[in-house]
This record gives sequence, structure tokens and C-alpha cells, in this order.
Amino acid sequence: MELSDFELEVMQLFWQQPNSAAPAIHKMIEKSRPVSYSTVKTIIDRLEKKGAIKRSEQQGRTIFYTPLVEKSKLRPPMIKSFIQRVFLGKSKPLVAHIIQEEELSLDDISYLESLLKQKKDELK
Amino acid sequence: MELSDFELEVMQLFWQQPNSAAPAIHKMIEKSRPVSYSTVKTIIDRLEKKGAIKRSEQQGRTIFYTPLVEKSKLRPPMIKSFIQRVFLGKSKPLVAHIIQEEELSLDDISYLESLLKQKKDELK
DNA sequence: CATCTATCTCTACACTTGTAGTTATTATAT
DNA sequence: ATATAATAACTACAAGTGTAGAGATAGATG
Repeated sequence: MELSDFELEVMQLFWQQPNSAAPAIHKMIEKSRPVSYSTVKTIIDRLEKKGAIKRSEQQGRTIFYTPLVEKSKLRPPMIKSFIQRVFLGKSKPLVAHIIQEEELSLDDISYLESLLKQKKDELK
Repeated sequence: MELSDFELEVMQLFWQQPNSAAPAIHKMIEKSRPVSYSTVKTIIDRLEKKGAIKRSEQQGRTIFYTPLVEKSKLRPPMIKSFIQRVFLGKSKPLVAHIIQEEELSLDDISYLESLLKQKKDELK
């Protein structure tokens, strides 16, 4: 399933809070930037049409939606194609960049170290 | 600078081989999938218009182009926005996924371990 | 009840993107 | 010198995307 940037942004909110309605989603997005209700509702309609969310409930005129597609299904192919597009398929430079330039706590680091160790064991 | 998927794919080739001409780029891409020369040339024209490449030489009718924008300038914002879009800004789950699911050699792993160690030292 | 308001539905539009055909022009080969 | 091939330049178009207005309708409020 192909989702545009904006669609993905909205999906993130549905994943965080399943069973949300358009007005609520709109209010959340509006906190970070100005966008009209119509725009947000259009995106939600498109997500519904694509089968990424479905109507789960109705209270009065208000329709609540809930995700049909899971993060865990969408992310892997996105990661794969990102690495392909931006790093010609090589993951090492991406990971290296993130470790060096992005924010990681000491706990994060320990966790990643343990994963690397595990991976190493698998390879041997 | 915003580049589309296809534009980025072509940029990768220019980065690999600066001073390339459209026919050569076309031949390279054609190896992996069918695409007409016109299509490739259009992308190259757009890259030129966007200021991502410039004409560097001309031999007969053939125009050679070379990158104006460097990988190192383009990648960081792309990584940042990818993490934002797909992981709500958190890098740990992305790195974790890659370590677990993508291909890494033993050497790659050692290298990443050393980077993590370095990062840890900086944080202390 | 009559009005106001929130919400949904429908329609629209400009821009980008991937795709490629057509035409003009210059090299190259006979 | 002419025909052929290669290349560039230009034009086009459908699909997807971000954006939002207009109109319809059902709840809420006085």
C-alpha cells in the first residue's frame, strides 16, 4: 500500500489513537501547522478508500475510524526502499549517520549494542 | 532541494560517475528496467533546471553533466524527514529494525560497534 | 420550533511526477 | 555529398498530491 507523506502523517495519529474522528485529527495537526478541516478530511477519505483505515463507530454525525493496516506491515518496505533510493541499498552508511548525528540516549545505545552482538552471533 | 525518486536515482549515477551524458545514464538505467531515452533525458533536464547538475562539457552533440549538489548535502535532511515521517522522529526503532532485518557483514557490525562506543564516550 | 453550528460529502484546481512521442539538428558512415 | 543514426529540445498527458471551498444535513441551543 502506497501512502503519501500527508496520509502517513495521519496514519501515525490513527496508530497512536485508534478510533479517532476527523475533527480530532484535524485539531492535532493544526497544533503544528495551519491546515483546513477539509484538507484533513480529504486525506482521511483517501485513506479509507485505500483501505488503510475503516469506519469503526458513529456518534451523531461524527464518524470514528480505526487503522486496518499496521505500522509493522508498512514500515519494512518503506525502510527497504528508502535505503535503496538514498543509499543504493547499503544500510551501513545510514546506520552510521544516524549513530553519529541523531539523538540517542545511553539506554538506546546499550540496546543497540546488544542487538549488534546478537546479530554477530547469528552470523558466526 | 526536493528531488523525486527518479531524480534521485539519476543523481546517484551522476555522483558515481560525474561528467556523464544522457545516453550513458539511459543505458545504465535500462539495465535494470525498460525506460525510454526521452524519459531519462526529461529527468536530466529537470535536474538541470533545479540546479542539481550542470553542463560540464560538450562533445559533438553530446552534453556532459556533473553534479552541483553533493550527497552529503542532500542526505541528512532526507534522513531526518524520513525518521520524522515514518518513526515520529525516533531513530532507535529504525536502527533496531535495520540491524535485525537488513544485511550487515561482520566488518560492518564491528564498525558500527565502534561508532556506538564513540558516541557513548561523547555522552558521558 | 427555528436557528446556529459542526460535520460530512462532493467538487475543484494547480503542481509534481513518471512516462514518452515528435521534431529538429548535428555527426557519422557509405 | 547524401543518407542514416544519435542526440537534444520541446510538448503532452494521466495519475497522484496537497490544498480547500461550497453545499447538504443532522445535532445542539435558545
